[in-house]
Amino acid sequence: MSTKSIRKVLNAPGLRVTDQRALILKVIRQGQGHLDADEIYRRAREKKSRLSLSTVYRTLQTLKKLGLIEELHFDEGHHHYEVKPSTEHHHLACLGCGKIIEFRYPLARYVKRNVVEAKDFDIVETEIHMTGYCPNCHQER
Amino acid sequence: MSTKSIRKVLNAPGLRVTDQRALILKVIRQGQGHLDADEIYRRAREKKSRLSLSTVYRTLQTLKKLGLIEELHFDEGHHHYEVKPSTEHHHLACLGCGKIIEFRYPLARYVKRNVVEAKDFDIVETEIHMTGYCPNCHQER
DNA sequence: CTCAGTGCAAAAGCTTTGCATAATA
DNA sequence: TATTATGCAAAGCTTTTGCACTGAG
Repeated sequence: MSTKSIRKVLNAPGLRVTDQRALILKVIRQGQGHLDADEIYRRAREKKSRLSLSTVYRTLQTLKKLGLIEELHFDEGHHHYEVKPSTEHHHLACLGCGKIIEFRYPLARYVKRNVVEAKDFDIVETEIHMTGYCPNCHQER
Repeated sequence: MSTKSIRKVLNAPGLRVTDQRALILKVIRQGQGHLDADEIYRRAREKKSRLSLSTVYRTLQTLKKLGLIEELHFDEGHHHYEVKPSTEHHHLACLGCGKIIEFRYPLARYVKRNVVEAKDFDIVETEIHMTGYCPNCHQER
């Protein structure tokens, strides 16, 4: 992502483009999804020494709300962040009326992290099929 | 789970069956997976007023290690717990050698929690198919 | 010039740990 | 009786917040 497009993306109404935000987003992007807030803070500070950890946290919240990054929850007391991949969306189908709900879920990241044998797996495709009954059809049964 | 079987399960080598542990496990079991540590603590204290929060935390660690409960990580600053469901296991297949890795992942719980439209869905089945290349086959390509 | 964003420090959650006491096997 | 588990209080981490100052638009 070029600086220009970072500026574009951050330039939402009421938002301001600051060095800190552009830098933090760049660090996350280069971090391949393996970074927690503190690591992002440390890496960003190598470029800009007068940066505070609270700015990192506030920026993470902002980027998350903008839908630019994804917050991952592992078995730890803190969170990890990655830029949102564009693919990997799945669906949930109603066995009653056929309605299909599409949803995103970064499953591959979790499986690589949580399944020991999958750690070094090069995952090509992920398909999730869930079925069940939507609230309407559930009532009618 | 009867008190008897709780005793049996907790009766691993080096472990002792205490009122606290049996009570905490019972509370989790009745909680349908919606409980965090603090809620478990509050409910358990209704039965046994002299119970400490640290005992709850230590017991959760113990039960987790024993494989009796599952720790769920939502988009929050704390964890939730549920008794481990026996089903819902999935697989990851290597496109190179056909090796299949089975794994467990409580996806349904996460989807119900994270996908707004799925909140009131009665999920019947969850199938995950992942494909990719295992470390060996990945090298050979 | 105005108001969103920042740095700093302090506070707030959640979870873990040290230690003396209590309870299990 | 020998350890393991508990309660209490204190400490540890991660994350959030208040406030005065800075800087983008």
